[in-house]
Amino acid sequence: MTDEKPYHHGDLRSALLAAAEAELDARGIEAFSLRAVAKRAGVSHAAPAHHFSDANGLLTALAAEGYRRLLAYQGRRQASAAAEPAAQLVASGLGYIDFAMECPALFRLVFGSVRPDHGARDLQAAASMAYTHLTDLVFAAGGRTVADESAVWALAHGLADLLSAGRLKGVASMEPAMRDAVLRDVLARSLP
Amino acid sequence: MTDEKPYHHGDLRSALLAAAEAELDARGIEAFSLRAVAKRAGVSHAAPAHHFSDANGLLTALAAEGYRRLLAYQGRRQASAAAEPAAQLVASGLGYIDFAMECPALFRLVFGSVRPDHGARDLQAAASMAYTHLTDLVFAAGGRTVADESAVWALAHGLADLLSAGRLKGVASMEPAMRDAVLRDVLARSLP
DNA sequence: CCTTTATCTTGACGATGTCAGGATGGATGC
DNA sequence: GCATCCATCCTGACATCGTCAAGATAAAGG
Repeated sequence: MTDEKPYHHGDLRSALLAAAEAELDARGIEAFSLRAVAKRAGVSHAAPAHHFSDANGLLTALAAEGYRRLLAYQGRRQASAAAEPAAQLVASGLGYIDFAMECPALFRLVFGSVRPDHGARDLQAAASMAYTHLTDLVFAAGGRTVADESAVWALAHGLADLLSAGRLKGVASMEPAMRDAVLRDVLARSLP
Repeated sequence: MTDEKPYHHGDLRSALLAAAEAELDARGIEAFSLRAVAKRAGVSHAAPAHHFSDANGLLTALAAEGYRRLLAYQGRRQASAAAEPAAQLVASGLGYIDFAMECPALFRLVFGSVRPDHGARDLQAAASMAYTHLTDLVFAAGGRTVADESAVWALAHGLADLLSAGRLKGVASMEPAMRDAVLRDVLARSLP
């Protein structure tokens, strides 16, 4: 009510990132429109160019945020799990799945889109933090081979991807407690 | 040289499907352009409308072809594998991965895009054939629970998705024989 | 042979991403 | 206090996109 529309937004960069995520949630990555993001943030269609090189530049920054949020979801599950390495590994897998289910748009942006520049510095940094987190957990749980690492990641990722796409109706239709139990059972199979 | 450009194409529908797949291979689903497909097939930009309702209609038909090709890749691996159910299950997983590696554009269209109408009759039929093939194999190998089925699918799907996206460099950089051995080892973990 | 119908083309519309050029106003130097 | 600079934002334009309408072409069928 005080400031209707100041010429300078103040923190347009953050507002654009939030608007872009809302836009992704509403219309999906394949219908993503930079002009719609700008409209959502209340600025003109060319304003984003002053904060991001490209539409893909905006998506790159958002994908980095996606990796950080993935780690947050994993940490949340691990915090309420037993300290044994195997339990931590399973918990991080549940966090991976939580992220995919609760932020499906970000999940698909990070793992299913080539629009973010996956070679960009900040995105690569965020990605390697997530990757290091995985390899550390695998090592702590006794995994030593490429097969171990691949199995752990692929199983969690496959469950997350199929669930967020609605292709595992048998699991998705369960009540939360039962669903977690099944997922724990499955995730525990990744290490021999 | 004989027929330069007859007004009627003859089999434009098939030509458009082939051109669309080539376009997907070249530019990816996120840069897919119906006009580029038409140009590739040598027809005007509005010609596809007479054979497919939409751009998404074309992608729907192509996705159905994707499911059929997935089954073909699985069958190829199973044909050259032992008859025991467990070996057949692992072989079909390798075929799943073959499909993702050799037809990454189709793989992402089928499993990572919402542009195909996944409720369309022919696409749903093709999808359920692939799904039935999976459940039959799991049952034959002794799997009885939702967890068994989910584990088998998720592990194969996760490997396929991560490999086709270039995120499992440790596995992707191996020579074929070694790579298959590792993948067999991993896939065998899906059943308890 | 004439009509019908399927097939393809041309032209148009609104929407999109990006670029060029102009407007605004906070920040800096004096 | 004031003038200047420059980051920030807007307007307008362009090529390209998907889709629709209307006309052109040729194959099919009476």
